[in-house]
Amino acid sequence: MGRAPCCDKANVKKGPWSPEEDAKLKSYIDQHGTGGNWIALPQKIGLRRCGKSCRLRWLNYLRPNIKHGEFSDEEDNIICSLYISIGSRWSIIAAQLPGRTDNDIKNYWNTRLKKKLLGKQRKEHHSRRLSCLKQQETKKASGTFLPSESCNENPYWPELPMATPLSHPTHQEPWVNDHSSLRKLFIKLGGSTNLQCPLEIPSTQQPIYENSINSYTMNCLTNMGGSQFINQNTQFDMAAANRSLTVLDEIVYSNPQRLEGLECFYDAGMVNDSSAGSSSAESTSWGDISSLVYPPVLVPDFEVCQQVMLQECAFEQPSYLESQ
DNA sequence: AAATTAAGCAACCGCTCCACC
DNA sequence: CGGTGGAGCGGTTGCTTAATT
Repeated sequence: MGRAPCCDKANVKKGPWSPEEDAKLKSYIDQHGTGGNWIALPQKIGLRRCGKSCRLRWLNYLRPNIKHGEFSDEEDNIICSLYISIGSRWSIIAAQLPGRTDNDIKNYWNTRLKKKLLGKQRKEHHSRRLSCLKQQETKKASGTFLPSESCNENPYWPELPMATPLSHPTHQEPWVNDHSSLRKLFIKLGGSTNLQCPLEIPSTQQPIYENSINSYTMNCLTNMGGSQFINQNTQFDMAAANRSLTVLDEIVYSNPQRLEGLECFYDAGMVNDSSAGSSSAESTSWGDISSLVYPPVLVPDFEVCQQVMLQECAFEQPSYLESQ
């Protein structure tokens, strides 16, 4: 026996909402609120809709201050950075973009942003490979070609561009407005609630701040124990890891200047960096977790990420590395 | 002009989480 | 502590519209 359905499936209307239905729902919620019970709401209004459907319609369309239309470059960047940091946690990503809904962002990512980035990466990789092959042919013709010089066949592991400087946004910018979601997310991902991360970063110590962000990010990744790549059967989820690396790679090539921070990242040490930011005693607070999802400086070098993931992998599944 | 294909988006489905009893 | 049910989330579907043949 399965679970009882949330509504009478035979008697509820499906499909697009009519303007009348929208008006009914909106005017009721405007006057009375949701009452904390979406299931009961359609009956109260006299709508032949499932409560879940009402909730979705309200959240994605009728709610005030919903922004429709084109995404800005800044929004693109935020989405990309957050996707790399936390994956497809659309609700958390949406929390960083006022007026955008998780559904909207999800659709935008799946239908446009992903293609945009992939297209750019493929194009660049293709031209790099062409020029590499040309050089190879020239060397072969002149008899100076060495087999070790052959072009990289793997589209997902190309050489990295040089890091270039990029200005940071200020620490005051409201990237994060849902700390509890993030906290939940960390716990969900297997992270400890006692993260050993620098959280309080004095505004007078900007250089330390830059270091802190990167070491903090890596600390958090480490605290997660790489658990996001371990599936329910405690097997390493190569597909998940590959996906993250591929996307990271896409971002790196679509926006090379974002590699900025790499040097200070190395300086700060990859993990367990005690010199960056504040002491671990301060780190139990979740008051300022902004650096975790701070978009522009968050995108680390993909080789470093690869390294970290492999380390995590070796820690979680020592046999995995041996088998490679 | 009609048929076909692709893209975009709204909505649904099924699952997990979590508060409450 | 376990069961229950509503809320919320992410993946997927399918309809509509635009572009192409």
